[in-house]
Amino acid sequence: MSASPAGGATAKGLRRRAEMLDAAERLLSASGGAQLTLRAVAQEAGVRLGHLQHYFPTRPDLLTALLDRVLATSLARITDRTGPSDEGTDPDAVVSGVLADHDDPSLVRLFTEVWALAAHDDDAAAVRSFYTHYTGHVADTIRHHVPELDEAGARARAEVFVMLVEGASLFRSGIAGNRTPGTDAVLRGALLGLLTGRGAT
Amino acid sequence: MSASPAGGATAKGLRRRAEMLDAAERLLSASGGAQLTLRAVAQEAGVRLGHLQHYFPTRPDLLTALLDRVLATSLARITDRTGPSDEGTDPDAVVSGVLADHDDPSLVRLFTEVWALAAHDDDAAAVRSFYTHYTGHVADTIRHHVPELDEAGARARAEVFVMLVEGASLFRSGIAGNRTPGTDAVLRGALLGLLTGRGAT
DNA sequence: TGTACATCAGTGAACGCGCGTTCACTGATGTAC
DNA sequence: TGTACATCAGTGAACGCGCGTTCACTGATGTAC
Repeated sequence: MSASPAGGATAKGLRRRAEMLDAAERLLSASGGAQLTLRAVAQEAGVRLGHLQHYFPTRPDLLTALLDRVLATSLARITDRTGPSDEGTDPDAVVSGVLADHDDPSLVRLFTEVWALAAHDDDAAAVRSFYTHYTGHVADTIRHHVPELDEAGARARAEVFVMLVEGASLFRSGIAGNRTPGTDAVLRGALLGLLTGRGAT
Repeated sequence: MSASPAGGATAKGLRRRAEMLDAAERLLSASGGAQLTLRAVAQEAGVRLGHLQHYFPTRPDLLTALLDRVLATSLARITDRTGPSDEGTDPDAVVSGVLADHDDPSLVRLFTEVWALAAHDDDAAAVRSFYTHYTGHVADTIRHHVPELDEAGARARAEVFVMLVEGASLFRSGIAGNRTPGTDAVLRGALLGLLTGRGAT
């Protein structure tokens, strides 16, 4: 899609590019989008401003590249978890794996920024595409465990599954209120129910 | 809490103050926090920059006041829906009412900004307090319909209820992927189940 | 009722600063012959 | 193997602009006597 607007033609260049995105990602999750200035990213990456701009000429270039990488990484992790296509995966393992991501607060903070970006910016399509693929993988897992469900039914359950996972991240990361001890059990039960069959429709 | 740092001593002043917060709220949900400059708010409200600063001397003053008002308004709506304390409320009506909020995309966009703020800013405590009260009201409703549940159990279910509602808002507002026709039925079923009793503890 | 004064609403201009962006430049690395 | 040249990595300084903030000010409104 992106025709590599500038930089990253050499092996060294690709490494530098990745380092700069690493720095931007650290700053975004630590301080939010408002603090993500080109100068701050350059300093965090240990390079000069002009050097950063050699790879990302404008701020939107940097933001789009960062968003693409964050979404691609997350989607790869999800694909891993739900197993290769429709091979069998333990539902408990899927639930545990998905919830384990919330133990990294910086990742959750990253996603609150992604949501805010998607609500206003031009990169909204990339975020929607990410969630379409996300729910698609979950729907595959559901169909494997509940074969009698049709595709639309599995997809509907998958969407509710993802809704609950994303909502849970707000609480588990401490952004929303404090969690009650029994919450995790109810949450896991609800997620497992959506994956393996119990419930309406 | 806030000892009214400046402005709003007269009836006219209180009205002006509210108008300025209205303008700020419109801009925040329309364009995001980065575009929320004092000059833009003043223009949107139809007043001069200095006039705005007579009521909100600094940008943090404006942001804190706006956040407090948004959370207070939302909490009042929730309190209305869950009924006066523990008087009976139709579970279907509670679910429908809560989901109806998602039909206002600007409100959902407002909350993605609130989450991003809470993840980084100093106003995180206000957001956590909001969700604590939110889940408290839902827990009261649950206990009314499932009297045999103890307080911790009701609270755990209430938290999962709110997780699902907040996650659903991302999809229903169009920030996350497109929704499948059957999703709403599954979502309502899951929310009703959490309110009225089915499912694990 | 009239006057004096304090308080509040609202104006206007200026400040220093950090921002994204532009641009001309130098040094390193790879490639063609 | 050596040389010439193109391409890429990285430097450095400057620009115009919008930002939050400060401050001295004027007009309106309420209050005390």
